[in-house]
Amino acid sequence: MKVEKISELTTNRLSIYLRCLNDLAAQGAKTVSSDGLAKKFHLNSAQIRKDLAYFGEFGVRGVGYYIDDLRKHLTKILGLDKKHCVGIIGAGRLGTALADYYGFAQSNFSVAALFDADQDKIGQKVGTVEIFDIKSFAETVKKYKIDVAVIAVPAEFAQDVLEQITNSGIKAVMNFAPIPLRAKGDVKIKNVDLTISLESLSYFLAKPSNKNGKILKPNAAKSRIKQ
Amino acid sequence: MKVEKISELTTNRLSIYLRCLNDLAAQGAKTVSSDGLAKKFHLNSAQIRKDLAYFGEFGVRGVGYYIDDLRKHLTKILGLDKKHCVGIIGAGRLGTALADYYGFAQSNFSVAALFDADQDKIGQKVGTVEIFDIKSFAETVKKYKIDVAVIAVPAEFAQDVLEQITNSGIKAVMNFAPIPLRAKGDVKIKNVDLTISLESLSYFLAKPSNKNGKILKPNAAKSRIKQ
DNA sequence: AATTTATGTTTCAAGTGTGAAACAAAAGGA
DNA sequence: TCCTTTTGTTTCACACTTGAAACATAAATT
Repeated sequence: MKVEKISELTTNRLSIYLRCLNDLAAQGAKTVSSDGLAKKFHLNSAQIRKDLAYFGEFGVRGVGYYIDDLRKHLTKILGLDKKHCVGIIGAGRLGTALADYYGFAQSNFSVAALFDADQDKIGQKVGTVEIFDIKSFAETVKKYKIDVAVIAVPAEFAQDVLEQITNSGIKAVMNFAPIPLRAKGDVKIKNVDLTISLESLSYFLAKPSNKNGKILKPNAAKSRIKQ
Repeated sequence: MKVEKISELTTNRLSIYLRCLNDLAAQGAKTVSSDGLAKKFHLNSAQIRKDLAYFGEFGVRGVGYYIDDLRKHLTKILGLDKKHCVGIIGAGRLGTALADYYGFAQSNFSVAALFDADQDKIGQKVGTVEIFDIKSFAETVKKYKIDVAVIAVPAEFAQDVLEQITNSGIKAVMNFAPIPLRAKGDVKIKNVDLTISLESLSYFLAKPSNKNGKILKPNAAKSRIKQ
């Protein structure tokens, strides 16, 4: 078992392994080998063993892994056995959609509050979640023991909002604003930039090497200036 | 100007550059140097120049970049000057939320149709977008000239849905199902796995090295089995 | 007891992305 | 005309991730 610092790519794969195991468990399987797992879900068996080895020895030589056992370990490693309270800043379309996004509940997160600056929205409810004045952010965070913040405001406000979040002592932030925010100190920020993803698809559809689509225009690559 | 294949990380940065330029343009700036851009938005000037150089010579030595000019070039490179039609498969919470997500409209995408298998939902409308029977997928795609698909169904159906999508000739797919789908042939898939992002935050909050939080339990790392 | 199976672990090569450094070339200003 | 600025371009070193290979070790089976 190693003690080096663990890459985020590794923990991301742990999430995937856990889902695969849930799948197998639902099908009634009791054990699985790294090879079996790899073949079934298009993974790499050596990598599975390596990833798991960062955290302990969970397998049994000659047998493989006891699925229920490994699920419990991964659940604990990923912290999915502990509840967290989420505050969503920005009660616009995205924010309100996220407020009753079932993915939060599926994981160990529950949405405790929405925040907005718009006086018309404050006091209203989205599902069971109340919209609070952003001015009362720090108090409300304390009151509801919010430890995860979701940024769902326009890009121009994101940096300010992040500052408020970090000032309130929250250490985990998910940012949906289309601007990459950098973590300061021991705060973890996950940027989920849908705009970049969309524009990445747009680029793919438009790029000259995309011969099969009818989108291709000759000389689209020659965007060179001659002045 | 190079002709090598271009990394997705590069085009992702182009998206970011474009937003920064839009920012500057809104502030009335006319030109900007790679250094100025880098300092203002915490980027790397050498990388900016390198990224842009893949696509042409857009700058003016001794001056920098003419902002409007570069915006036009980036818009064209990213294909943001061409409209695309989006079909969303899965009219659940996420699917319907995405149906009127303003981010689509902000980019060059417009949502043309939702699809679902639930007979109760078919025929209803979400905003201006109608929900169609998934059985009529191929026809509807043709009818509305849909060229981008969004998968917003539970994980267990995602692979089947992807097959239908590729069979219909669509080349660009955004997958929100919590299972990484692999692209076949010349189909581009962007996986947006919110579950992984959430569990990544969960891991961060739970991990033993996170000394400041009160979540820490001694020996949490020693999940080693002795049997 | 011997064999088989599959983990745990190390090592290595290959590929990729990043960022610094250096420099020629072009444009504008003094 | 000379100098300054800044791009365009190459080169290099560094870091990181992946995936293959090899092998000792442990458990189960025959």
